[in-house]
Amino acid sequence: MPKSNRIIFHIDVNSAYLSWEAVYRLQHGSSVDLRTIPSVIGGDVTSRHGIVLAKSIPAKKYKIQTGETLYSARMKCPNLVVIPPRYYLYMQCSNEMVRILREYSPSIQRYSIDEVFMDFSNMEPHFGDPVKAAHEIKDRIRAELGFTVNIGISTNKLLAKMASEFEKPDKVHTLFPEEIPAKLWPLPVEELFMIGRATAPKLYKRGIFTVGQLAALDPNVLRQWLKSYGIMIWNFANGYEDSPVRDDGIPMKGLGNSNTLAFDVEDAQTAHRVLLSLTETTAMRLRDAKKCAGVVSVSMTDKDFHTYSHQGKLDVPTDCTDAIYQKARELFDEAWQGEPLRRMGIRLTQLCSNDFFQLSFFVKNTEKHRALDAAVDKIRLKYGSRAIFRSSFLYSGISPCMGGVLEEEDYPMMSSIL
DNA sequence: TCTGGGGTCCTAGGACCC
DNA sequence: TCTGGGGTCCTAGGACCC
Repeated sequence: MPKSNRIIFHIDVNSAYLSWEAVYRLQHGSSVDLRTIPSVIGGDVTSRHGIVLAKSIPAKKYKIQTGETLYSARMKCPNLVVIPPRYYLYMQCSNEMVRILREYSPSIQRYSIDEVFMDFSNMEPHFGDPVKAAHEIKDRIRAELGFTVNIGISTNKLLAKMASEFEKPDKVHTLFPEEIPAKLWPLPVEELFMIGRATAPKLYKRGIFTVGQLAALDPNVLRQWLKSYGIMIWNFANGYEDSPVRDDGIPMKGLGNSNTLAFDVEDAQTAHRVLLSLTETTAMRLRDAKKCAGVVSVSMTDKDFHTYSHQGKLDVPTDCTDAIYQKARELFDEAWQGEPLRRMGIRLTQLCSNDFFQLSFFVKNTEKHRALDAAVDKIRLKYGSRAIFRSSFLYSGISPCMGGVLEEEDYPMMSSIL
């Protein structure tokens, strides 16, 4: 595929969660459009999930930022409307958008729930000029689904993504290579993809404040300073990037669940129950993906927000809830220092196919465990995650299946490799 | 009760082998 | 018995993304 004349679109939903919630409510009889008042999607403060997940444009005018605490957001705007998130609804909205996009190209990569890359190369004969086609797509999404998107157009994914970040909402922008000096280089350096809150201050200290200044540096100096990361950001600052639009789905490397608890965990028994709860949802997702895991890792965040983790290999890759839980508990007991924990997590990596299960001879009662897991999964899928649970969760105050959205399908998530 | 949850990738250091 | 060096695997932690 000749990459020099590729045409790539990046489609980005404006204030995704908030827009989707607003549309849903309008369609279900609400008279207010959340997008027109100071409002945010945010978690439940009493269970310590109190941060802003998405904000309306009027809320932005109060300087409310994504990720800040609801406490702080309400200080800035006392009559702020706060709506709890409904991830399953957002997933459906995302799917509807992708359904429209597929009419314009078979080559589509879902980068996250609200961002999509589309390869529009060689599509001009069918849909005309890319800018005109992008307007058509954007207007169709607004007319048919009720929410707005920005579309960025360029010759690679990086530039298309940067272009979609320009003026919002409901806009189409181009950022072709010849437009880089005028449109990309004047931007503050922290707006470049992959420059976050740790790297930006380092660059400031060296007098680098714009993308253009970064682009003008000697890449060898950056390599010495920041290793391969230095080369990557220098390439990005110059608009160099050539990864394909991955329409085949990116193989999953790992999966996990973690949860901030409503109260600090201070005893091992409670910690073990939390771990089991997290394992139930994670292992079910693993089985749903038809994978086995070779490595289990547990993570802990103490009340002062210090996070640490401990991982270990399973003797045999498995998808069995009990086997994973046994390992997780062992790892936890080795690592936990006894301090109060605010948050716990489990993550499974080293995934392999569960097709053969050829190593099962070494594990006792494998068939029974697999049959049990399968039966429980079936009941939970049909009747919900609370339809069946272990008796140890009764009166424990701990949810038997923590994290995850059970009805939600797994799809490839974003990665730093575009 | 002021700070979520899902990911990927890279690096450094230690163990171990040849 | 002194001093190497390369390669791979494993683990913990930290960077980034949405």
